[in-house]
Amino acid sequence: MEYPHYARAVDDRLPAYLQLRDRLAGQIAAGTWRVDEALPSENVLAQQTGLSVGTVRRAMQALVDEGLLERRRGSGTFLKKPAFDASLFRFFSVQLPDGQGTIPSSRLTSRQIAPAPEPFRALFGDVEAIHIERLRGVSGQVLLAEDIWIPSSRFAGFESMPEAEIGPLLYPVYMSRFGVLVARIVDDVSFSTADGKMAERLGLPQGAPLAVVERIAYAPDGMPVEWRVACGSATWFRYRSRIGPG
Amino acid sequence: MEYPHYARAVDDRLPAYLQLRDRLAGQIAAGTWRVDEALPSENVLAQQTGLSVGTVRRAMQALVDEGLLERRRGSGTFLKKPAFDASLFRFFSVQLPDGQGTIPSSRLTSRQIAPAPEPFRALFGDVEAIHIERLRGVSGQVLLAEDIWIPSSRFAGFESMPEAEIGPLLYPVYMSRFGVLVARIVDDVSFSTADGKMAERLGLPQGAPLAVVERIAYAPDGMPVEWRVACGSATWFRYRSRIGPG
DNA sequence: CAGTGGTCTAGACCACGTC
DNA sequence: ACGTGGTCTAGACCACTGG
Repeated sequence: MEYPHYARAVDDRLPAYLQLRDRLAGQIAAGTWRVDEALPSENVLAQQTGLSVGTVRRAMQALVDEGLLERRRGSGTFLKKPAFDASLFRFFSVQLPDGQGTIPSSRLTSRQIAPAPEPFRALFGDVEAIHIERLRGVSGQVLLAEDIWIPSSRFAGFESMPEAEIGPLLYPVYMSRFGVLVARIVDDVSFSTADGKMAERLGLPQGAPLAVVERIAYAPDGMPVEWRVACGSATWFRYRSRIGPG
Repeated sequence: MEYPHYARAVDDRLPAYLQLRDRLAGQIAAGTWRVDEALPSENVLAQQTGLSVGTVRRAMQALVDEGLLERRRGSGTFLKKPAFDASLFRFFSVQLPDGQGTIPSSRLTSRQIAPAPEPFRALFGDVEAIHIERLRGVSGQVLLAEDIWIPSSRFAGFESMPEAEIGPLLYPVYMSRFGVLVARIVDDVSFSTADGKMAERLGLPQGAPLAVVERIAYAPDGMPVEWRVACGSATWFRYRSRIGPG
């Protein structure tokens, strides 16, 4: 098995603050700190690494910007709960007749090595891919059907992981099990109608209006790590996008 | 007439780098530098302001993050073309049968002081509002119908500006004419169907599937400055959202 | 070659939380 | 009182751009 991404030696051509950022991300992925536990202070890290406090600050700030850490003045720098996927996967957030915003439940209906469609190959090259089919919903009602492709080189063994070890959110699993941090996302939202197979997966009539979200996820180094397509009934659909700081 | 936002005295309780950021943003709004013109270098600004170079860097970096400036190593820091609106208003980017991505043309069909709908009042309070109706399209074909509400306190006189002074993009006008910088956006994408009036505005059959984008725009100080709803045929619709750095 | 931004240092003082 | 992060300074060296 290949080493997880962040366990690999960091690229020593990078500036020191990025090397430290990657080392810390690796330790976070390895579970060095529990959620809401304080990391070593800036001064301690500076002493340990031989870097100046300012450089350490910059490395930690980068992880704050990526949503992994939280700084509390007078108190310390803490590992954030990986609400990561929930904050990114924020469509279907959920506009049910009654409901408030809850994280949809998740069921993996298929995982296997399979030939990947063209958009995946355009991104990743001609590599082996794992295809994941997932249904998400709330209280029994299926709302979203997802097709997810990941390269088997980075995610070796994902297709045979016990389902119990995979929660409702995938990105925390990517990080804790494979050391892969998703830092950046590009989503494309469009509109379509349900073909026979999709209508069946979603429990909709054939030809029903469909919202489609195509997503590419990238690691901090800019390499793509996942391609997914999510479909749901256009009727309930709601996609929220924040642009700019905050 | 009220002073434009950035012409007001900067809040001197803020840290020095934020005060400088706001002062520079004010000068940009006032047209001190042309597009692609270099701002004073870090050293010069540091000397002029009496601040250290590091603090000046931080102020400039904040404006780079907001998309106003661009830094070129070895060369200088330059005012970016306000592709601002184009980069934010990136749906309908445009997926026409033939076309490539172009900035849609724009026609203001109505501007008047008018009672604002509830979502606006929830954001802005019970203030007077200017209602702008706009049609956007490419080569004669209408693609998008927008309803835009802005508070008349910040945008006094907008409803009677000569249309010739308003280009295809509104945010540059907000900045250059009213000193209002849009720093942050929240978009909500959903799907609906066209009622009679909307069908007519867009030249679609009644009941046609509709993509709806509701947008709230915020100034750097966190105050809302605009609320808009944009509708277009779901068929051509494509909304791209980038999450995370880059 | 002179000037620019990019990185990095080794300090300083302050505001804030915790004990 | 002490340690934390937030701000700020006054330098340093480097990589790069431009004339």
